Amino acid sequence: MLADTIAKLIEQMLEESGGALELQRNEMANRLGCVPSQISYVITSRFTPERGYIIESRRGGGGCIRIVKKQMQRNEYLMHFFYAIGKTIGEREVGAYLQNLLGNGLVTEREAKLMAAATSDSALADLPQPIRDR
Amino acid sequence: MLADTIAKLIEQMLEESGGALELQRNEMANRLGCVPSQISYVITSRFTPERGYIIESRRGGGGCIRIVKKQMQRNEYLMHFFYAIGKTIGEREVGAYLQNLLGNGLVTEREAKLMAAATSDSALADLPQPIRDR
DNA sequence: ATTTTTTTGACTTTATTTGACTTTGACTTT
DNA sequence: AAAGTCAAAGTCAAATAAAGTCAAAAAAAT
Repeated sequence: MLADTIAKLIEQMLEESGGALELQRNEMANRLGCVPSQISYVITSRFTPERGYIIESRRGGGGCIRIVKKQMQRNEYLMHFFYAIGKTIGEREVGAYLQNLLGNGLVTEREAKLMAAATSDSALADLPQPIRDR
Repeated sequence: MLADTIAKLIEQMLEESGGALELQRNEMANRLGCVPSQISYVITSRFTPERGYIIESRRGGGGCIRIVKKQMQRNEYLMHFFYAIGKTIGEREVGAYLQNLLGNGLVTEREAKLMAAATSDSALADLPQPIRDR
């Protein structure tokens, strides 16, 4: 059944992207050789809010559909983060983690910027590199 | 998508110029290889008053478009803060400043907590006291 | 046999891109 | 000073590129 194939594909893509992804309906329909509204159907029938998904979209040129899987409980998710980060982290890594948090709707853009600023090398310019990372 | 590229460019320029900038429509269109009205489109669709931007322009020879992101009161206020804080600050003082920012509606409670956590002695427990304060 | 789910396609709405044409302002010439 | 010239920016509508909606037909499940 087509719908299931598409659903599995999307799930897999979500997995790979860590829970948040953007896709183009027409492009995807084309790749799978189905009509575009089939993609819409799968999304509205399977990736519903009740099952923990958030859908946003934009029409017009360059439009796309955004699917976000609301992650585990915050605490669990954050635990995962703390574990992954360890005692030391560089500016570039921070950026990646913040993108992830932002993409998953756990922080607002303003909050992400705040944290990026707080941990930036330039904010900590007074201190030598290894201490900044700590 | 062209419109987004241009919007990002303008945002970046605004950032660099501290919130106010003048650009030449034709010159910019030329640099980006697009028609001039594309610039107009981006400005009217993205840099609207509702989103806090002020647009002015002058036609004719040497004309230009002026984009201002309004937030002057805020910026002045923050400038004041930066001066007051200096190079070093202790945990108790941080708390006082945050109360102040929160009281003036410049940050949300969540954001204040975030900053308090980030600057707390316990978050920086790895580092010796004088470095924490820096 | 009936009900539910899936598939399809026609039509709608929204966003972007482009270009032709209009208006405005600074500068130059009469 | 008035008129003319040219270099901007403004306006608007057509063309194009997406995604959304909805209902009929087909398939699957009960």
